Amino acid sequence: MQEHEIIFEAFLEKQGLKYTKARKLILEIVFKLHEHFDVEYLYDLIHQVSKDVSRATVYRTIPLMVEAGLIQRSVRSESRDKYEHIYGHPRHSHWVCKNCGLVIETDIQDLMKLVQSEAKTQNFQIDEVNLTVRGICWKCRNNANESQ
Amino acid sequence: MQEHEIIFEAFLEKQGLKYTKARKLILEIVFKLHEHFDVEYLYDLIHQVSKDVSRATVYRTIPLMVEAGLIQRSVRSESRDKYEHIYGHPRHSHWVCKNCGLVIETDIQDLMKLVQSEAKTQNFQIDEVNLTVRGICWKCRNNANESQ
DNA sequence: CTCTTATTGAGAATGAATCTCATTTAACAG
DNA sequence: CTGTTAAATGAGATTCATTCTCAATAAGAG
Repeated sequence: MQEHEIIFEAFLEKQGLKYTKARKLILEIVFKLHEHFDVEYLYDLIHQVSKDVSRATVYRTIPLMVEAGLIQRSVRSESRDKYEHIYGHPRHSHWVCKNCGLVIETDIQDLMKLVQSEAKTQNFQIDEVNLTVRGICWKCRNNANESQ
Repeated sequence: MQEHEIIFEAFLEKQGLKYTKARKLILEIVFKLHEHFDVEYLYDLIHQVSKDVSRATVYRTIPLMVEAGLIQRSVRSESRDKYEHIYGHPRHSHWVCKNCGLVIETDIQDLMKLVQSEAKTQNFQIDEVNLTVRGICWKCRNNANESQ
């Protein structure tokens, strides 16, 4: 059994909840993904494998995975919430292009030092750090220049 | 005329748009606020002053103020988008306590240096920077300890 | 004033996310 | 294996922030 499964099952047990077939399948598909995903995209993938999992169950399972520390709500693109793995993934920033929707990720080791020192001053217990920069990516900037 | 008005009017003119009564009032109320606000809250305030501005116009004016560099979309609380001034306000981070909902803001001059250098490397044009840290504030940590 | 174009209010439409409820399933004791 | 209890589920209704439509109005140029 993979590590994320162990964590999820332990989490569910602790909450008096059950590790059902639907939850198992959702978790599995989520951890096969390596990009950010929204619920609709996830639901489509799940549906390709099994018609027996409803959209409602997918929506219901996501907050459980969040609470278990496996994924987090990430950038919000268009109008949909997006999610991403946090278990086993180093913290990173998101650079979102307003024009083409591209999301670039970069390491935030340096930033984390600043944040941790501030947290110490404030006596704040950090659970999540989210750095998002919005703007225009180099591709779209080039295209804009060319078309002038 | 206040500086934010000059900026907004210039922005509108440049776009071939008009600085109407409704837009003037919305801008005025927004710049009287010193907290984060969502559209519903803003609309309520505006409605107290004038019944002649519709919700639709408030929704339509917000992206204009964002484009003009006057406000930005900030943290998202519950299901609503929140906004905050950026013109005349130094960039800052948000420290959100998951327990009591407290939002602390801190300066991010040091962070901005990192972000700007990364942007240069990437040739990315920055429009918005948002650093949000979620966790437990010192007060709630103390309370938790006491009650054990 | 006249013309053109942007703006507006009201309410309909959209669409992501949540909720309801009747049915099914898991877990476990006997 | 059987019965019991509580959790889980699917389908579709509902909610609610946001966007859109469209007919009426207002701004601004000439």
